[in-house]
Parts: sequence; structure tokens; C-alpha cells
Amino acid sequence: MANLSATEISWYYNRLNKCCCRLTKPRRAILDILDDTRKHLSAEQIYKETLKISSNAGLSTIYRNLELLVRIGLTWEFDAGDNKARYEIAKRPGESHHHHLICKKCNSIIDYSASVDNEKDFIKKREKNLSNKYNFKIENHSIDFFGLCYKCSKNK
Amino acid sequence: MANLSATEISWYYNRLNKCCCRLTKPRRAILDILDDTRKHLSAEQIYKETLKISSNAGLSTIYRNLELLVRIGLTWEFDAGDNKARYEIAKRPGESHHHHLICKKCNSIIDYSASVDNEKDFIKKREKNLSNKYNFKIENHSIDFFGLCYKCSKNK
DNA sequence: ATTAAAATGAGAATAATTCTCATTAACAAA
DNA sequence: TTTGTTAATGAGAATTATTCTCATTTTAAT
Ligand SMILES: [Mn+2]
Ligand SMILES: [Mn+2]
Ligand SMILES: [Zn+2]
Ligand SMILES: [Zn+2]
Repeated sequence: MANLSATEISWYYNRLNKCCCRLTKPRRAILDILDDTRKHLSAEQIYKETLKISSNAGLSTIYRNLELLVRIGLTWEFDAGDNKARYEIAKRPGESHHHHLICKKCNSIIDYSASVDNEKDFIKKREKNLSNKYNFKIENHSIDFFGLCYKCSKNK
Repeated sequence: MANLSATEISWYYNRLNKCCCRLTKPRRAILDILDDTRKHLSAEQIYKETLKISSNAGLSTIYRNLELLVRIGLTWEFDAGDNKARYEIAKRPGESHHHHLICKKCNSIIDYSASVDNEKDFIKKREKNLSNKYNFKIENHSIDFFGLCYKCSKNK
């Protein structure tokens, strides 16, 4: 607990402030939890984590705030194929945007950096191209590869 | 109704047969419906379509079969961000694999072909690369761009 | 410290999906 | 074509994830 530095807290404070939103205890807890893990947590899991660090927050508050944090771009939401939304912190300092390898069998998730092999450049070009062609204002994207992780492809 | 040709039906029959699965009336109806539309339908919507073409099927049967059809690769499932699975036919003859532009506001979906700008080549290379690096057996992928469609970015 | 606006939390409500199980349909073999 | 085995269906109950409601509390600017 108390993972967020003073700098981070004030950064989040300002970010929320712009939208007339307050840096409340539950919000701090959610950001704290997401910042501290490399996992892709569901709302329920985040809820349980708040209990652990005794920054207890109601489940509906968790949902409400995840929706907000996603909307203003502080966290990312995606579906690993098991019908429940998963969340992760949007950007970590010094880390570039990433994409996912998702195991269909055990639902484990591997992050891989989008910076290698100029994937980033490719996407950027693609976005411009699609944007023009379809008059579509692209704000973000997700790239997921599905299959079998090493463990799962090994045992049967 | 009765959109599937005899050829298509026997193709599906064989495809299912390999898995000891039968080409039942509800399955034919689902394939028929998905083959006939360019939309990305939810289970509920497919259910309602079966009523329209009087190939009435129970909702639980729809769910069960969509799961099967996705598993054996005849249909694709994805989430447009509104917490419900959407389905579409996997491959149409003569059409290449495609990806999506999804409007965050009205949830409309635009298909775009993956063949332009050698996106396909890029992905293929990427898959090989990731596969090696992470010992991950990639079976398929999804690429979605999120943002605002023309209509939604215009009106306010 | 005051105060208005924003946010919370408990739990009810809704919506999507899965499960159960008695009945029926598919289809290979005779 | 009939038959037998096995897969599949359908109705509805059960489960799960998410949203909503509203009385109470917290935030943070003044
Ligand atoms: Mn990730
Ligand atoms: Mn599509
Ligand atoms: Zn796995
Ligand atoms: Zn739109």
C-alpha cells in the first residue's frame, strides 16, 4: 500500500481536476492497486484488493470509478475472452504502449511492447490511412493475439 | 431465409462432422443468419432473427452453439465495448480477413480489409516473431481501432 | 470553518450468460 | 426404411457481471 509517490498523486490530482473530478480515497486506492501490479484485474479483483490494503471501497464505487478512469484515459479496459472486463494502468513512466497475447485455455495474459519491429510506426500510418478513408476519428486501439501459452500447449 | 447453398451446407456438415457434431436445425439457422448479414449480431439479436425466419431456436441453444461455432472457427466473437459478445461469420468466399473501427459513442462498427497496405504481411511476421519469443502458439488475432465515427464526431 | 458540489456505499435491479434435465432429433448402421 | 445410440434441444432456473437509486458523507475551494 501507499505505492503512489507524492509526484504521482499530484499528477493524478491535476488530471482529475481538469474534469472537475476529485481525487477521492477510493480513486486513490484503485490507482494505487493498478499501479502496483502487472496483472490485468477485474473489477471484483480490484474490490478484493482494496479490502487487503484496508482502503475498503464499495463494489459499485469501483465500477463507477473504473468507468471514469477509462473515459479520461488513466486506465485501459479490455476483455480477455471470459466475459468480464479487465483493467490495467494506462501508461507507466518510461514504458511504451503494449499489446497482448491471450491464452484461450488458461486466460493468462502476456504483455508485449509495441515498440519492437516498428509496430508503432506501422500502426500510426495505418491510423492516418483509416482515419481519412472512413472519416473516423481514432482515439486508441487494441491488438490481441489469441492462442495457447507455453504451459497450456505443453500439457495436452 | 434459406440463404445457404447446398454446397455451403455440405461444407458446414463436413466441418462439424469432424468434431462429431451434427448439423442441426438451430445450427443451420445461426449460420444462415450470420451468412446473410454484414452486421455484428449479439446472441439475443440472433435469437430474434431465428423467430423472424421461423427457424425458432431456444436462447440457450443459441449461446451453446455460438460457443461451439467460435471454438471450431466457423464464427468470430468480439466485444465492441458494450459488455455483450457480438458474432460474425468467419470467412466469406473471396473475402479476406478484416479488422474493426468501433465508435465509442454509438457502438457502430466498420469492417476494413486487412489486405491493404500489407497489413497482412506485417501481422504474419509479427506472429512468427512473438510466437518464438514467448513460446506462444498463436491461433488468431483481433485488431480494433476505437474512436468516433463520422456521424458522432459531427453532431456535437 | 463553511458550503456547494461531487462522490460514496448498501443493496436492489437489470442484463448477459450458463446450467440442469427431461425430451427430442440426427444420422450411421442394419 | 427402421432402429439404436448419442448428441442436441428448449424451458426455465441459477449464476455472474454490471448498473442504478438514494440517503449520507467527503472533498476542496473559499
Ligand atoms: Mn496489458
Ligand atoms: Mn467484422
Ligand atoms: Zn495457458
Ligand atoms: Zn458513432
